Amino acid sequence: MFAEHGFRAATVRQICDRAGANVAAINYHFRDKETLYGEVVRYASARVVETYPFDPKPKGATPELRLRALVRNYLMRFFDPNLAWYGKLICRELAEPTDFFEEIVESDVRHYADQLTEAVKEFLGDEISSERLRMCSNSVAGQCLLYPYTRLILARLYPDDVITTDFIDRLVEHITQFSIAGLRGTRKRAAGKRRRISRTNGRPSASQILKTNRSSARPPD
Amino acid sequence: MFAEHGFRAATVRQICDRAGANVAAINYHFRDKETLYGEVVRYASARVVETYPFDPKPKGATPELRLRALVRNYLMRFFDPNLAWYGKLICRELAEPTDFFEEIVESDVRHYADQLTEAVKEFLGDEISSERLRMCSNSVAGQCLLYPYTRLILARLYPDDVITTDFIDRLVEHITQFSIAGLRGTRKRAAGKRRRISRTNGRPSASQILKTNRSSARPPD
DNA sequence: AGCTCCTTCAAACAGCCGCTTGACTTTTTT
DNA sequence: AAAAAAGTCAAGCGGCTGTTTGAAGGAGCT
Repeated sequence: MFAEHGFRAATVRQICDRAGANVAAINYHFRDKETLYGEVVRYASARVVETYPFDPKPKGATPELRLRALVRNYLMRFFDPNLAWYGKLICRELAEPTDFFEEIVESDVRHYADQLTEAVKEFLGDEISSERLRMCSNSVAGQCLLYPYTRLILARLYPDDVITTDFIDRLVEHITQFSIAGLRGTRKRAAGKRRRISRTNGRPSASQILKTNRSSARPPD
Repeated sequence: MFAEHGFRAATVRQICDRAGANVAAINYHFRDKETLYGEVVRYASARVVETYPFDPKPKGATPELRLRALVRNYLMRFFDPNLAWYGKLICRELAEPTDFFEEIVESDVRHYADQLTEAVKEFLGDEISSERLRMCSNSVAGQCLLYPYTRLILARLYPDDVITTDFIDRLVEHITQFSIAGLRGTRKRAAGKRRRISRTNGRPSASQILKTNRSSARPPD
């Protein structure tokens, strides 16, 4: 229910109805709705990590095999039918974190991100700047996460597309090859990189922080 | 309020408080909360498209310039301080569509996607298969959308990173170069592509549809 | 001035929300 | 078998939700 409707929209009455239990059961077995949600989130995260571990091909594998395995994990995490609702729940937390999100990031997301960064580093070498490394790692992650995140949009844009196991296979292959080519291109370019000159004839313009919190740039009243 | 808290969580009382209006004003000027939200969504979408049009460099530009301009638009749509709340609202709709989302997809998202596909096609040639074209286009879009989508996650993973105009500049450059290298790599590979053989000695295994709706694969009771 | 039309307002409405209560049944322990 | 603990249940609580009401204000007109 939480995965399908979100924390707020999933009511304790609906949850208990589906579970065949009385509404008071939630407050008896768990303290309240929020604590129950916390347990669900923790359980979901554990099952996902259990089935798709952080580093599926740690030792003795070529960089390409490691990257491919990581890409497959990133995707299967969200499309494995047995873990579909887990994936949706995590996805919901990624898009709109609750109080339990910090916990998920630290115990789950960060490990995935680190493993991906490590795998990417094997293509770029150790001298790469941390910013560029992160951008590259994000480029791979973004390609994977687009599909679960914008699932409903893609379904509407391309109604005929159905996600099958074969499609996932082809997608893993595409993202892996696209990324490897991208990484190699980036490495080459980073080596012979020229200093970018801002438009105001030579003098670099002041960098402006782009705030996105509520204090800035409200809609017109 | 809708952008910050979502449709459900933003209450009419909060909205009217901030607007300095009476709660009945919503039902007088608009019919109800949902209609108001529809107007807001439509307005937000219009402002975004107005400021960052679908195809910023349509004619007489090299493929690279077109792609770079599109990438910049994809990012600025969500990080422009003047349009930050617009971006969040659209982002929220992308992650969890309401009844008004179909309208947004058809009047907004689809055009962006089509323009990106067109720009990508210039790198791949016309003989490319529609699936591969879509995958490539999605690879570019995914790299851009990761940043607004997982804004809060990235902020937690890398607390020191601050998004500045300079960072956006470098990011646009990275995604453009990464994508071009990826596209060229894909083109090369697509030309000399070998038929993939499934593991079950030669005979292709049956492709399984991965359903992600509620009817399949529920959590344990 | 009187009149009409548009707009604002405090108050209240019905409905759903998470949560609690106290009586009841079932299971476990002594 | 008696006592204690654990679990279930219908009913109801206060609080918040979107929406409605009927009265009051105010600008522009003849």
